[in-house]
Amino acid sequence: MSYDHQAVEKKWQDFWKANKTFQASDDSSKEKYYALDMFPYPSGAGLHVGHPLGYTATDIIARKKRHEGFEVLHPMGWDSFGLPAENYAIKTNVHPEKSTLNNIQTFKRQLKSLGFSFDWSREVASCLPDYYRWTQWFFRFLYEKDLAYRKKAPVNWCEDCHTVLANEQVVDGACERCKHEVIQKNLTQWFFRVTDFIEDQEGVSGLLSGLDTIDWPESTKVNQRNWIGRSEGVEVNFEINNDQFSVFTTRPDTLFGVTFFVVSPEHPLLDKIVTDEQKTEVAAYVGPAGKKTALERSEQKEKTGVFTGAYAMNPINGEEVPVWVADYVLMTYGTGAVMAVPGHDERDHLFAQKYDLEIRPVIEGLEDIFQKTGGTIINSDFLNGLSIEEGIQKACDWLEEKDKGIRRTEYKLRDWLVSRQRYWGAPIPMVYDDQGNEYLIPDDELPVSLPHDVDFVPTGESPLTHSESFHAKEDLQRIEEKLKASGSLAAERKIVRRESDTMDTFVCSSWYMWRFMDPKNEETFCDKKLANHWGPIDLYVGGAEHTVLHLLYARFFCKALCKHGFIDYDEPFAALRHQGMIQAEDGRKMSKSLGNVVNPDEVVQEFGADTLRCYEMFMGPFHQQKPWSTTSVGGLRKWLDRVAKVFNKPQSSGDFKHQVLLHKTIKQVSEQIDQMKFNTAISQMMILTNALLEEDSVPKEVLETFNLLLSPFAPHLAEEFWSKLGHADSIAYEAWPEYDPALTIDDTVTYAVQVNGKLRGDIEMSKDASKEEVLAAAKEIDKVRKYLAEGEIKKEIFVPGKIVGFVLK
RNA sequence: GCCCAGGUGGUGGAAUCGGUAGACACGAGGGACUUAAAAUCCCUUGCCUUAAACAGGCGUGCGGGUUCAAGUCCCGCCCUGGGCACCA
Repeated sequence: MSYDHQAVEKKWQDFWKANKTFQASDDSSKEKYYALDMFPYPSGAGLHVGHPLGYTATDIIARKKRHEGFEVLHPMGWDSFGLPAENYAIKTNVHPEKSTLNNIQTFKRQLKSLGFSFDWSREVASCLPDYYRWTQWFFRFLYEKDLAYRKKAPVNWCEDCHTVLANEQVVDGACERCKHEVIQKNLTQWFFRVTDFIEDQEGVSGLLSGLDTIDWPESTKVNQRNWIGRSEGVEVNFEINNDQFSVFTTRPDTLFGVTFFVVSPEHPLLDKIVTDEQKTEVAAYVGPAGKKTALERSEQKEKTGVFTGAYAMNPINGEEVPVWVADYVLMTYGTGAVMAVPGHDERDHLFAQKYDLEIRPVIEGLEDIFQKTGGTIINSDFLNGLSIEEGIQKACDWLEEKDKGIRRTEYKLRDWLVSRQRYWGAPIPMVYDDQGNEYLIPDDELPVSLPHDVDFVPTGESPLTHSESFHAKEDLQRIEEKLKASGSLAAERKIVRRESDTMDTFVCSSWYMWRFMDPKNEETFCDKKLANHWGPIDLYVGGAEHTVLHLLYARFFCKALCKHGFIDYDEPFAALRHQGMIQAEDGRKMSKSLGNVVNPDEVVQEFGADTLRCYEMFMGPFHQQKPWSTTSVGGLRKWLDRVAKVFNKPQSSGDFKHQVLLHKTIKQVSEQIDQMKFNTAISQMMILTNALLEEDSVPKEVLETFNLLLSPFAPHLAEEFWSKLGHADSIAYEAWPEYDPALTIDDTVTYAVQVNGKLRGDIEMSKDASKEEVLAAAKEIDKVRKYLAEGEIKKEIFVPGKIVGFVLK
């Protein structure tokens, strides 16, 4: 009875391949629809059951859109640069290219076995030269538009491995490989000017306001806003000796509550203000503080600091307050110095308590002295009696008028550091002359290829530094000549080396959605017409772990392209959804070390791809995390076997008993796919299946309709049934069924009957029955009559189609 | 600490313009078929009282409240998961 899933699935996968069923056409007259999955990193572990969750969802929607007459672009590719391949190479000496291409083959085989309707002719891999050539083009583009620049910045450095580490490789302040302490070291690094796009520009919405125009989960938007961290405030000038020390504050209303002043240990003017008596103590504090990583500093709860001996003059009242140095003040935010208001700031409060500094309240009537609204200002001269909001305005006006401060907006977001001292990434297309000046490599010299003669053992420098072929004399000479010919390099200068750092892999994944629109183009990353035709992406699906970085960077690329006329839209993803994580059966995270990983290959082999797809959609709400259950997978296979039984029944003509159920099912499945409520869509089809199984025969039209509803979920089986129903073509482009609203309503409805809010019976009535008829009938129910006899009816309740109720006195 | 989700049977979950809580599955128990097992089919399955009920009561994290009626709305808590974390 059970169908042969291996034969059926192979047959249709071969058919789709041979017929190019899912190839998207660039010049179709149909309306376009672009459904995109976040392209995976092809790890050595192979596909995880979490991958097909998102891919099945987009596949269902892509397939339904084809049925609805859209031209659908549904591509897949590989985010294939990255650290794991390189670490694997250090350990085993297998070249990253080899292991990565192997992994891609495995991933591709696994994805194909699941029957996704990807247009494989558009496959891209970010580690291949014909892709990263354009990643390098983007670097050039950003540099030319002054959106890429070089400056010194601290990096994570492991003294033991002699290498730079990515943030992910720093675990609890130590190197993940050798557990040695990680320190901060200053290197010259490349940055992208993401902060340029925070606010709106002419014709391009900002990273903040653009969020208001797109259909994304609210929590993701909140995360992005928090990450950008916009604060409006004022920069206030304090005077120390005769130097200006400005601070940024959002609370100028508390200026009269300032009792001390704090500078960061890295503050450039610190040395200048420290008095001779305090020099030793300050030096003893600043030395170790500087070595701490950002992580360590943020994890330390105890506030520490030392007095510098200096005093700062508060501009609002001329008061001299002591200046301290403390590492709770960050050099990377604001000005690296703060005015301390221990009466109303939690950190300043803790610090003042510890070092016995004055705590002076300037707002009364607050439940919690740290709250930011309510209360009335006191002890503050001309601000007395005002609310916090009024006080902020008045203090700002006063400061600006007296030229002692200026209103300013501060952000947490920093520019994006894209340099990586790593091998397995896209080389940065720059060269340097004998004086260290930087030059863009001419476009006709791209791609800058990754060389193979590279030693992976960490030496403390980027692996590419010591590649002879990478720095081949003839190449540098040729580049030098071209640069001189174009006038960008002075005649007396010589090009001596290439940039040896590679780009953060997030750069590669910030623009891949455009390459899918025009994957073979050798003139540009994507033809403008095609970019405007297919974009923006109608539906983007991926894990919630990427809510901040990837999505923010991709938005930045989109805005840069839009500003400079490469595309006509300023948000890349019109709609975004996240899939929930699939946990192991025991409710823990699936991981190799816990030994609880489920391999999709085994599920496909035992139950079939259609079963796996349906199971993952049936598990629960799409966006919610949920545990895997292999026994439940079998339940979905049982359902598909039952569906097969329905399709094997004799076909009838004439009356069909379940017309209403059929139309209800069309309605529900259609609506619920659109809302990504796949679990209830499947329940509804199960209900239909159970009803049809009881019939001796089923009309052919009913089977065809059911088959169409099923096809996005179980495409192999649907193709098989479709051909059994006598069709030669694929079902993929058959019109989606419509329902008749009149046929989704039953002729009779069951009314619940309540007495004093308690259920006392139910009654079957015609759907058109009047209030009076239903109430009269309800009163005739024995049990209801019994309860009604206990008192007098005070109120009668009638909810059409649902409930009648009696309230007794 | 802050922000965002979410707490419903043995399990995954359904139902949120307030209107019969537990759809649909999994698991479990019983039965049919079979030499037997698997598969398949049929029945039962929230908890308590009861021999049983088409008898009554209790039930959506906890405590209050609004209402004829609350998983759903309001107030106050508890717990779990995720994200951010000294951002002045």
